[in-house]
Formats: sequence, structure tokens, C-alpha cells
Amino acid sequence: MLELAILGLLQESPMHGYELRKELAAKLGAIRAAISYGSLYPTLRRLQAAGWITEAAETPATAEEVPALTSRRGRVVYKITAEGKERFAQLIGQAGPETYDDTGFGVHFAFFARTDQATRLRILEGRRRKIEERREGLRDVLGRAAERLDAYTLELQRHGLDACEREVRWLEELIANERSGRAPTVPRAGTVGGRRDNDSPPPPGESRKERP
Amino acid sequence: MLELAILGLLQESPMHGYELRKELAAKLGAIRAAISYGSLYPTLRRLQAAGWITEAAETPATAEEVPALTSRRGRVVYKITAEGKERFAQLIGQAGPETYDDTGFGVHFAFFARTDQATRLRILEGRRRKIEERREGLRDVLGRAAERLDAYTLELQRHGLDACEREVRWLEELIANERSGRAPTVPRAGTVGGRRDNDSPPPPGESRKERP
DNA sequence: GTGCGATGTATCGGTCCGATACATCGCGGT
DNA sequence: ACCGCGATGTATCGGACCGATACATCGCAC
Repeated sequence: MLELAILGLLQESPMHGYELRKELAAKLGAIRAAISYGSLYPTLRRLQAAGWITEAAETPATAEEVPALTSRRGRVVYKITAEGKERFAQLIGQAGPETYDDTGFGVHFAFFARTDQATRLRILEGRRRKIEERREGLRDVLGRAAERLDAYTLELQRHGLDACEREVRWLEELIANERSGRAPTVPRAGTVGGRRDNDSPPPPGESRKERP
Repeated sequence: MLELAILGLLQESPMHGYELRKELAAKLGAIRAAISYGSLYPTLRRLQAAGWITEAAETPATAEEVPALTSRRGRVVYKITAEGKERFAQLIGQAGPETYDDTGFGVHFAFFARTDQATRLRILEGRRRKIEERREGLRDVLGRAAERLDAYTLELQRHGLDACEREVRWLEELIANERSGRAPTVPRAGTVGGRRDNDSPPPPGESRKERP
């Protein structure tokens, strides 16, 4: 999963580890807190060894100014290779069981702008199926095994069930949008947060800065 | 976390591994799918080595019938020890940072029936704080960094933000209930699932079958 | 000029997962 | 009478990821 996320982010622009972590946190903030360095750096080395990414030269503009006075060793910038792009396309296209768990789905969804529509649909439906199964499990427990459980545990299940139903509805809308029409945004009733600009941006397509 | 969950479950009745996994799935179904055997069995051994649990004799009633014809080796039943109960009380009472992440909070909450009110309150408020922070992060991204992100990523953040707001409200109600009054259940509008019995059972206290 | 928070790279031990292996039991089908 | 097959049950192994920790540099506020 981390591998896929890194490859996806480096496709937007070259970055060093620290930056990668921050971008990752911004892009996946809804899913996971922040990736640990204990995972990040070893994975970067693994990707580099596999040839999916390479170290890029630091400060490409106006080089040679004060060249190597303090043996400038900080900031290792990585960029994705052609093989890395192929690898990303392969990973984003194929769907194993882990594609539908919380983290896996989140990462795939975050890169939907780089995914073709058929795959998007497949992933959304797979996720829906998985959440529906969880929902049925919770309903079973709340129905059949309710008397064996204490009130707190029951309350936890109810909250979980509610979240499942909500996510299924969300997925339904995304699937409907995906099938006919385009815009990835779900119609919203009350505009819950703040702000109201930037609603319904233009259809997917590739994001800007594909090749700076 | 697994350690706490196992200790908590074994406090209700002795069990073997397979059963433990199923009970765990029922109790924590809203939080995590099912614990892996690759974690369960090593943890059981660790707990046994530490003296928190012991192997209990299988088939206590009507023993000696067909004693050892096929060398009956299956089903290792574990029971909690006095030290194990102390350990549980200690773990459930102290709160580190991991107490407030999704899994940690879920496990603590699932055993609220065995937790004193002050601790319950502390944990609920800690969780609320954590979710509020995540919520603020998402609002920031949706407000300030929105133009850098594609429509799918934004939709993911919005869904996450919605879930955060919902959980905060849920926690608010639980906290209010906890402070004055008793019943752990949150007032519900539509009764979404099925069934309507077993609503608002008597105040917490210990669950049944403390000592069979 | 000095401390301090942000930036930045890196490792280590530990927890947990997913795949896999293997053995037994009860039951239905043929 | 036999066979298979799904549920029950214990167990291990490699790998992914986390949390704590260490350490070094930079800019800037006091």
C-alpha cells in the first residue's frame, strides 16, 4: 500500500522523504494519520533497489554556487522512473482483497484521477460489497446476540452499523455518478463544513502539473 | 491492545483460541474485522508465560470416559488468573496515546462495563479531542489546499470530515449521558436496524456470569 | 549569541497480518 | 459403506507498518 502511495505521489512531482510524508498526510488525511518514518525510509530504499525510483540531483537551478563547503548532505530527492510508472499502473489496475479494506480503498480512491473508469467502478463496487458484508454482520449481532452483550458494546455496534449504512449510501452515489455523467462529487444537502467555493470542480481528467 | 482484549474476554469465561477469535469478532465487529491467528496464538503464549492466563483442564464434567484412546490433543482452554485480572485492571485504567486511536478506543469502549465512570469519561474526552484534531486538519486541507487536490481526493476528505463530525456528536452525547444520569445508549430517532427490545437495559454494573 | 521549533534522514524492536499447513469431526450425498 | 467437504481447531513464518529514538542543520526570535 505504501509502495503504491509513494509511486503515485512521485508521479506528480519529485520529492524528498519529509515532503512525501506531508503530502501523504494531506492526501490521505481522511484515512490514516501520517505514515511512520520507520516504514517510509526502508520502503524508499526498497523502491530504489527495484528501480522504480531514483535519486534526483538537488538544486538543479544555479548549481555550483558554494559547491561543497560543508559537504551538503541532507535532502535526498527522489523521482519516479519509467519502470516505476509501469509498476504504478499495474498496482492501481489489479485488485486483491486488501484493495477493499479501509487503508487499501483509501489509497486507491485517492488516485482515482489516474485510474480508468472501469477500474474505478470495479473498486467502488468491491468496497460496497465489503461494507455490506460488515453491515450484515453487525445487524446479526445486534439482532441475534444482543442479550449476550452489555449496553456499551451494543452502543458501539450501533454506531458502527450507522457508519456502514452511511458509507454504502455514499458509495451508491459515487457509483451512480461514475456510471452515467461524470463529476466525482456527491450532491450535498447542507454544506456541513465552512466554505462554499470549489464545489463541483470540472470533471476528473488529469490533474495539473503533469510535466512541469 | 490484543492483550487487553484477551484478558477482558477471558474474564467473562474460559475459552480456547478459536472461540476467543469469534467472540472478539462479535464484540469488536464495529472496529476491526477479526484478529489473525498469527497474532492470537503467540499472544496467548506470551500471556501464559507472564502468568496472566493458564491452561484449564478440558471436559471437567464426566471425565475418565474413554480416557486416552486417541491421545485427545485439541482445544487448549485458557482461563484468566488473579494476576491476569490485576493486569487487566491496570491496562484498562491507564491511558497512553494509543488509547485514542481507532482500535485502542474501540477495545477500551467495548470493556466500559468493567471500567469506572471517571476513566470512561477520561477516555471519551480524549477520543473526542483526537477526532476534533483530525477534523480540523481535514477542514484546513479542504479550505486552504483545495485547489492543489483533484476532485476525488477532495470527495474523500469531505466524507472523512463528515464521519469526524458525526463521531464528535456521538461522543458528546455519550459524555453527557455519562456525566449525569446513566444509560450508555444514545437517544435515537428512527431506530434504523431491526428489533426494538433490549433498548436501554439497566445501568452498567458488571455483566452476568461473573462466576458460573 | 543562544536556544528552540521546524526540517530532515535514519534505525530498531515490537505488534499484527496474511498465507499456509495440518489434523479432526459431523454430516449429507451416492 | 464410503467419500468429500465445510466447520472447527492449533500452529508457524515472512513481511508490513508503527512508535520511540537518535542526531544534524536551518532560520529566527528574544
